[in-house]
Amino acid sequence: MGFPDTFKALSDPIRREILLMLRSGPLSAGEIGKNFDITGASISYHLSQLKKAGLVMETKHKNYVFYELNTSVFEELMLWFSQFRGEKNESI
Amino acid sequence: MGFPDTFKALSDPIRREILLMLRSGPLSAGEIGKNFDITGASISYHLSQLKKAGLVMETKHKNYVFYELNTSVFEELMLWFSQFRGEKNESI
DNA sequence: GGTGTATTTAGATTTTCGTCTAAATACACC
DNA sequence: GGTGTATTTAGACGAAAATCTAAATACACC
Repeated sequence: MGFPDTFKALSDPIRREILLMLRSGPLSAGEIGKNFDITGASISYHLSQLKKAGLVMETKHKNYVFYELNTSVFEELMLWFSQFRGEKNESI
Repeated sequence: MGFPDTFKALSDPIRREILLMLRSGPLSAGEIGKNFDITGASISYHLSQLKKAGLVMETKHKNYVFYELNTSVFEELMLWFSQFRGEKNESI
């Protein structure tokens, strides 16, 4: 947890792609993995990084593990970035 | 340039700290370096990463090199993150 | 032109990261 | 209980990142 882990997690293109996928709702590890040319073990590694960063949450059903976005962390990130905004456009 | 480089640049704690410093205005490479326990060469490396990512711009005066925030890239990042916002709080 | 200060570049080294294979774990369902 | 599917863990390995030292570059100023 903590910002260091969060930014680290966001630095990998595969992990960012996973986050984009999850916008439309929870997906199982296997469904996520179908979209990439890497092994399930590697997908599992990326998911663990995202979880450690607090960017996703997991829930287990049957022998599937579902992942979904944790939107509250994105709110915190937006807040962090807003520190750097110029004076104008404060209404975005 | 491009998002991959930008996120990569943000993944390092020293580089994030440099960005925070620059909020109050431009600083020379040397002034930035004073705040860290690493060599000037390493600071120069981090600054080059930030510049490659488009997060900072440099200007030269005398034999100093000043760095300052490039706020427009932060706007783009905010936009990227806004993809993940929940339905509520659309007015932040 | 020579000296001093600021910064970057080059090259080597250590650490961290992403990936793989193989094995382990966890369930479901018959 | 045994078999099959889904996922994670462990350990090894190559690639990439962060750091250092030493040398190079770029100015300023006398």
